[in-house]
Amino acid sequence: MPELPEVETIVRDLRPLLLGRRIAAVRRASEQRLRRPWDEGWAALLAGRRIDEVRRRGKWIVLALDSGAFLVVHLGMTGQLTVAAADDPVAPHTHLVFDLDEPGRQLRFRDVRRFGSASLFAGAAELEAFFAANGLGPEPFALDPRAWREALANTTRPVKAVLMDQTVVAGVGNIYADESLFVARLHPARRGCDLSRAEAERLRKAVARVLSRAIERRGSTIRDYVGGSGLAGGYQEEFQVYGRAGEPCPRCGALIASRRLAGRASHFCPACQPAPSTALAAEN
DNA sequence: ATAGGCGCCTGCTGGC
DNA sequence: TGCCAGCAGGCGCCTA
Repeated sequence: MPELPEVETIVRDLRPLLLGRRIAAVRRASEQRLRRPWDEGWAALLAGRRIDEVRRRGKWIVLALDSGAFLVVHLGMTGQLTVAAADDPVAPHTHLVFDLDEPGRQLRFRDVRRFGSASLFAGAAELEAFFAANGLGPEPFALDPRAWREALANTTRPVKAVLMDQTVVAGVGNIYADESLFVARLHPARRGCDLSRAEAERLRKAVARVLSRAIERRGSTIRDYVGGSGLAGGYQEEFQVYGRAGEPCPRCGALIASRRLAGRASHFCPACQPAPSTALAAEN
């Protein structure tokens, strides 16, 4: 579900609620398997530990503990990580409950579809090794223009697939890929290697702009996304193409199209974002 | 080696 | 009204 702006919002919401707090106890609230299995031994390693840092890397949420270990959460499609009052009813599909030392407060991990995970890493080296093994790429705001251009130049994949490839740039998913391609006026099916230098740069800037604005609006709430304190996002009100098939393009009035590409629905303006063959003609 | 497709899950929507 | 296919903010594994 959540992409970078949603994860960033959750981290910003959770930070003041969790920093300096201790985890009193951890318990599983379901026996169901997550994408990465929860190790029963981790509860003992977490009990009594203080949360010293709450941060994000790509779509991963990282809690640094005073033991030097890291609790790392991925929300998959439907994950939620929220602080709640202990007497709030525990919603169905809640998998982990972390009691905080602040009386009556809990951190809860809920995930309907269970594509998400929560894992403990013993130290910084283990955490970095895990990210490296996943090939986690640079943050979009720190994306080197030349590295980005080369990543595109070296592949025949559709530019949309490159944008969503977490090893090239971390944090972009389906919504923000579509919105960024619209801002950059690039058709999602354009081959990476067919993009000009100017187009690659336009896209790099568009991604940063779209993500920044989405963070300002606390991300996008389509279905079940909520921030760390349960508040919804507002960027869905600013979608230009995502989920707007058949509606007029906000730039030129042509009807927004929707097509399956690299296994995902892609939304774009057929006029502002010329298809690969016509894009070639337009370049000449 | 690369790129596309499928499976993992549950729940909701829209069309019949 | 009811049912069922299709689809959903992600990602890892398999195969061609």
